[in-house]
Amino acid sequence: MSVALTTAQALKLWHAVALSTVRDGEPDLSVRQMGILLTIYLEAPPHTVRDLAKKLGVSKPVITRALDAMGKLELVTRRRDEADRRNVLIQRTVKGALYLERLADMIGNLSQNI
Amino acid sequence: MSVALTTAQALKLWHAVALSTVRDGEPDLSVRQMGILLTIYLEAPPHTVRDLAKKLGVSKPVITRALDAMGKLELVTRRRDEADRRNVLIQRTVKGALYLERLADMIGNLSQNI
DNA sequence: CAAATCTGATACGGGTCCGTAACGATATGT
DNA sequence: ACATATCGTTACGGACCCGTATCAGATTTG
Repeated sequence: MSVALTTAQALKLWHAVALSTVRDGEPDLSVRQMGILLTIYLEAPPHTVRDLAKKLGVSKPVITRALDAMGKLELVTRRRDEADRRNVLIQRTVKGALYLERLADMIGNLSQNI
Repeated sequence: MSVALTTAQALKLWHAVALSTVRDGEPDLSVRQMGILLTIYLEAPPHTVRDLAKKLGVSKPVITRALDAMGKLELVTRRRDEADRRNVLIQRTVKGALYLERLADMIGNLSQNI
């Protein structure tokens, strides 16, 4: 209720964030990867491949591959569910938390110039 | 000055937009493509490949390829600069304007639930 | 216990993007 | 005029992601 961007503000903010993200040179996460990462960090655990696939409306291999990629960046970790060993539980990491904290700070700062 | 997102709000907004973007099934633009598109539509013309490359801090082939991809989607057009025929002027299209309008509406709407 | 079901991961062929290094076309300088 | 510089594009090899189909392992069902 308290944010309520106008369409012009929304585009300006998106522009600023896109420019800042591109310019810093670090490889960007895809929109899908970002959606998965934010779901893991903002929604209540446990998170499984199946749940994430359903939540994002994509196939399971998409989740597996995204977790591979983000795992290599140490943004998330996987662990077997000992209760039901078919499941894999996706967990947060310190690096992942810091990554999103930095992203949020960037967006917050840029939003102040709009 | 009027937006000023908190970090928690920024992440929630990003999450909502990422989910909405992924779920609609349409192929997403990359962050680079989005940065280029928004620069073309939000900053004053003329836009050349060289200028865009400098503004985003990327190489010229990146711009050329992004324009190829977005041109295929009819989000932008290219035209030779008759004054200096080495230059290519990048121009807006109706489809591109509509695309960004829809994006802005989506962000604006999602921002109201945060 | 055997069959059916469910999980996440993998294989495959195809597409897109990347960074670097070239290239033709045009314009400028001497 | 010719050499030099600048423009955007293309070529190349490599990396990544996609969608579909299939897989092995774990669990549930009959």
